[in-house]
Amino acid sequence: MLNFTELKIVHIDDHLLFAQGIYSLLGNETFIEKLVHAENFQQGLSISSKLQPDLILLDYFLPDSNGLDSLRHLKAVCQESKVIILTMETNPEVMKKCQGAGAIGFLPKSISKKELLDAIKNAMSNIPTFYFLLPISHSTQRPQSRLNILSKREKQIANLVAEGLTSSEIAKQLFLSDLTVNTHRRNLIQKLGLKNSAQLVAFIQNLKYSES
Amino acid sequence: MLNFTELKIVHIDDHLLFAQGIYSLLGNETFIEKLVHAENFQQGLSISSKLQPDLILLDYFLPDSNGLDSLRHLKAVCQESKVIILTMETNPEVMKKCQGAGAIGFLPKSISKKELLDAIKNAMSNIPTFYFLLPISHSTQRPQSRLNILSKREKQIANLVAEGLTSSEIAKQLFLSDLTVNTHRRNLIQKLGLKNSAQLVAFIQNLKYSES
DNA sequence: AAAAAAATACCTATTTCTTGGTATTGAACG
DNA sequence: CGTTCAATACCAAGAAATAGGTATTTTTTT
Repeated sequence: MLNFTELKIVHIDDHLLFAQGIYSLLGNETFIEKLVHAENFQQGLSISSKLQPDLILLDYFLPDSNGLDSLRHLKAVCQESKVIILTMETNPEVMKKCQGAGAIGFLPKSISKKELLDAIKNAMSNIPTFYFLLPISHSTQRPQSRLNILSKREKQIANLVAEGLTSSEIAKQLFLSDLTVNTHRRNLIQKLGLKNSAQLVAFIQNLKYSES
Repeated sequence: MLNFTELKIVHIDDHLLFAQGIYSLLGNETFIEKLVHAENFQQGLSISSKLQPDLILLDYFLPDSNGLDSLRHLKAVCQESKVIILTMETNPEVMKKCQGAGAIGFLPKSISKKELLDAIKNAMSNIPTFYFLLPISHSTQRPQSRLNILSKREKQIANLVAEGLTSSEIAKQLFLSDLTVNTHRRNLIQKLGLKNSAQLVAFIQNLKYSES
């Protein structure tokens, strides 16, 4: 009922070296049934439409199509497939547009294996994973760990939300106003690119396992 | 931040054989720092008050105290400790009283290792685990697996709730009335002994990992 | 065929969450 | 010594969830 089924994944990317990396990263994960690579959009589209994969990893910059169009075409042809965007350089605007166009994840190519696996697991539970990077001008910094965008207080509150406490219970426990807790909740959902508290709970619970 | 820390556990039970079983079951779990056994309530109380364990596994029938009083005394002395009740025979009334008195779990001694570990993990996330058994008169049946008390529809809806869909989104997706979905949600929370949807989400997410 | 369980749907009232804002304070950084 | 960020707190409106019911129709089980 609740297990990850064996996944069919299509990876569309013209960077063959990167594709090689993905393959060696994911190649011997047992939960993956099939991992197919396409080196341009046309090929990726036709493979995807035949295979109807569970997941598509899509490079945002392809020689024969731009990222947003690729995404829209793929979503049109494979409505059931989750799409995670991989990209070299990011800007928040592009990310938002991808979110709007139906991507369930948006990751820089500099992520670690664990981060990629997390994003895939999340995607399979319909939980979005959007990495919020610093604007390009500041991007000499290392890519931020997903949680470092959260402040201490926010982490604390996220955990209590994930235990099923209501805002006012959290407020009492931390000696805060309800309104403050509400603000933190709102910021949490917004920062993590989630939809509501239920997704926040799912996200936090997933983390518990992936971090250990 | 989010990992299971190394747990200190006290197990209070006069059945030495069962205690032995618990010990061999949990003894080499890496997330357990200390596992202490007490063979009566007095001993258990004094050990617990010194050790302030993360978790207390409490046999409901002890020679020197009744279950509910034991529970209350322990909660008074170790406010931070989670208490899971273990018992041979169960009735729903007793279970409810234990819930009211602050237990975070209530399990028959016939559970499997996996079920016990699940309950412990849940407890550490403040998620209750109450096994609803058939009334004693019917109890020749095997103890129900935790999920078998849920119908197909309920499982289906539980999964969608855990993905962060709202009731009306679920209704649309399954071609049901909102009201029906509401009823299922209510029954889910009630059947599983949970508090609200957030705990339902946490519970379902936890299951995903424990079942694989 | 009768009984039990599951799935469906409705009503009402209250609480909680969400979303749209704004604003003040103190700490940290350059 | 400003500027930015975190943390705090407030207002208001609307959506969603919760809790208390009841009730009808299928499906499953005995």
